[in-house]
Amino acid sequence: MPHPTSAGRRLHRPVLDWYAAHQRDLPWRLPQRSPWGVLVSEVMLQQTPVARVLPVWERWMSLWPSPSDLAAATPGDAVREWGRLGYPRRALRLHAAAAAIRDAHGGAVPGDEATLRTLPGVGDYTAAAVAAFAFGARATVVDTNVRRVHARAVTGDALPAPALTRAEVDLATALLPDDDTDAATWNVAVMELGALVCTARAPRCAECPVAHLCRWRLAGSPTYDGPPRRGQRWEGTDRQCRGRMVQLLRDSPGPVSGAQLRAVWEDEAQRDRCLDALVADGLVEPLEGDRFRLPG
DNA sequence: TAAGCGTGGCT
DNA sequence: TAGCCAAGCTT
Repeated sequence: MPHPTSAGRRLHRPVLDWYAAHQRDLPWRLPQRSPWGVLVSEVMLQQTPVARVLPVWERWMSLWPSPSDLAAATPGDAVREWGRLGYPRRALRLHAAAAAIRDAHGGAVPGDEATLRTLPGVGDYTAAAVAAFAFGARATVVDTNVRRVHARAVTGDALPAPALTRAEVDLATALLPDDDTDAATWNVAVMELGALVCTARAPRCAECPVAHLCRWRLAGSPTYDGPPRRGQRWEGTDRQCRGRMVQLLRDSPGPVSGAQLRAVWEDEAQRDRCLDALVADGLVEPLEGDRFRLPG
């Protein structure tokens, strides 16, 4: 069997050509977009579909076209504009990142992965993505789409394991084209292929440019046989409780009373625990006289 | 390392 | 229908 890397190199041209023909024209990919716009998009896209991000990104960028603009707003403003994207702590962290960019980086989004990685809410994936997409850097970008494409096309598995492994990162690094410009395009092209064609359920193999090379297909498209994925419960969870309280605050122009806040959840112990946690997280600010608001 | 953290669309 | 899933990060 050939080394995975040499097999992988045969994927380059078909995937790059497919991307040239089928890429979506997303606003954070336009030539005139700023590194800040890319960073905002990457944070918003963490666990959130493109369609839901689009309108929020547009408004966010019109309100706060630079990191310093966001840093000048309150954290509560950021949480309110975040709307229903979910995981509102991301809005808080993006606000904190903007302040760090203003205070420690002269107001300009840093271009190297290591510095990006120090920003709140920026992990390995987001640091690599911003370096690659905003600055054209040679970076190993591994998100859930990339993992799935590699798992199928190269490794021959239906789906990647629940958690990212070192082997996957090493494979992704080995698969990067030698040419820097091709490498930059490759990163976004593999992600796009995973998002549009090599999807988690019902992959569109008939439209795939590398179906003839895909080890998973060549093995007869076996079903996933890895460790079970832990499904997230929702009904009755702290997350649902927290979501209701933040939604009430978000939809209220000013502070709300403790009575209003408590009315969104029956279970008293759970409600109190969640409210305490929201305050500890900085998503809710307690005021005098049993009143609460988004952080000011 | 695994669990916690929102929200809504899709099958 | 009820899971499953979506450009992850933090602790």
